[in-house]
Amino acid sequence: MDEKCSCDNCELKELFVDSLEEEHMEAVCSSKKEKEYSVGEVILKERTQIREFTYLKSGLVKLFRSDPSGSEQIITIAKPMDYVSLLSVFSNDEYNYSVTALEDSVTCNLNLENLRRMMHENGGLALSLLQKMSKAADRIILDTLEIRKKHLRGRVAYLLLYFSDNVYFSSEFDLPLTRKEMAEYVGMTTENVIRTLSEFRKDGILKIYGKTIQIVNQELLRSISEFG
Amino acid sequence: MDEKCSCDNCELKELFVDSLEEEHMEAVCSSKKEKEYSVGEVILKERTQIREFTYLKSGLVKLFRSDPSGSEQIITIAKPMDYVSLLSVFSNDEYNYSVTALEDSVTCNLNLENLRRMMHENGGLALSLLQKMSKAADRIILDTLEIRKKHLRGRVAYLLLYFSDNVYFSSEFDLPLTRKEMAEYVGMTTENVIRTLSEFRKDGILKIYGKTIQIVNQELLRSISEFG
DNA sequence: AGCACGGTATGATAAATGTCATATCATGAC
DNA sequence: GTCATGATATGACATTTATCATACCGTGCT
Repeated sequence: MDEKCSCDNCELKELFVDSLEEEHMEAVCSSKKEKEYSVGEVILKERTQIREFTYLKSGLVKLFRSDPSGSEQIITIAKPMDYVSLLSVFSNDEYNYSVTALEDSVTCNLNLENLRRMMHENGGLALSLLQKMSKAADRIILDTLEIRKKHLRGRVAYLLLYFSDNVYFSSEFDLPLTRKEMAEYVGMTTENVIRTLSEFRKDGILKIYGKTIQIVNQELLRSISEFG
Repeated sequence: MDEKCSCDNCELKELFVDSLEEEHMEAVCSSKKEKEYSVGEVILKERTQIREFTYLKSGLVKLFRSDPSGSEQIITIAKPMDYVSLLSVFSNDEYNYSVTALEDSVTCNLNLENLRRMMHENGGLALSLLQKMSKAADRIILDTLEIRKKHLRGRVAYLLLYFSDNVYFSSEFDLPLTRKEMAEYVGMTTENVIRTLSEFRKDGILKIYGKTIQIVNQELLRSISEFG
């Protein structure tokens, strides 16, 4: 990875621009660390000390919590600029959720103490971050409510449309989640996710080739998502 | 309500102390407006312009969303200092949820533009608010996940213990929610909330006199909350 | 090649939860 | 006081969802 301000091309820069003078921008830039992760790798681990502010530059990740019993609940799927370490960073000592890579991902990490200091000196920066975090938290909460009020078919439809509309921008894509993970996200059993997908296939709504999904009848899928 | 810094006794002051010099404190104080609401009154309405930063001084409120179809989902119950207008305030133009009073309540409202300006000038204040909001959002998200993974009995037990442990600090209290509202909060039907309460009564876990609940077997209720 | 393993798939069945009908009770409006 | 209304309550039943059993398939390992 190149040093000395690859930040120029980073989307996160928007956040700092207008908030930081050039000199500070340099400081952020030189103290940042980029890390690469391949599919399945752990990025953050719950009950672990928070030392850095981590955001996603590229890739796709899942945030989740695990039980003592070993089962997992997926809180949300985050794509770049969805602020990976949004939840506990500024209010907690430890992460209360884990993050792993669903696709090869690159994160950019800033020292938290430095960032905190900068925010302290620079209200504009603090305010921008507050806005971003507030938006991210909002999205998680509203999505969760949305999913909760649907039946199984509606939940699966909602999830497929999320990938199609917000992540891959295509009616055909490779699911980044296993059926089990889809279940952990929308709060149902793996078997029922599989069954529901099969139903959608039989109804001519989807074509399924393993992890590859092609949405054939988008209209119908949307109405299932909305009313199911 | 008395003018000229009743703020001296306000818990929110903690937030501003160490962040604001005396002169600014005066400014906050003089521009604030207190409002009183009785049970059932609407405090904030979804799809309405956000103009103020509202926090709860005393009382108890519910945050919820409504469908076009008229049904409601309760997002969380907030007591003083749980930051009523935490979700959308700094990231949205409109509220995306409503707030009504579950008990007689008093809010304190600050002009949002002023507050924003103050945060801009004063990073410490922005950082404190960020922390509070982050904590509040965290709590909502984790609570929701907690509730989602439980069966009906576990959900009702969890909710009763929430009131007992975090709101009324007593094993006997008056439920501030109707059975219907309890259902809207934990995601089940009204009938099943009622049935579950009746079961708890028959099992000797609770005594129920209308809205008054007395927890008799706390031990058992806790284990139902945890494992059910 | 052969094996082990986790993911996908499907059916049968059980359990959990929702729906509908009905009744009682408390409360406020008149 | 009477009435209407919404909240509480309970039972019978339908539907949804989970559980359990089983099978197949692909992938990585040896």
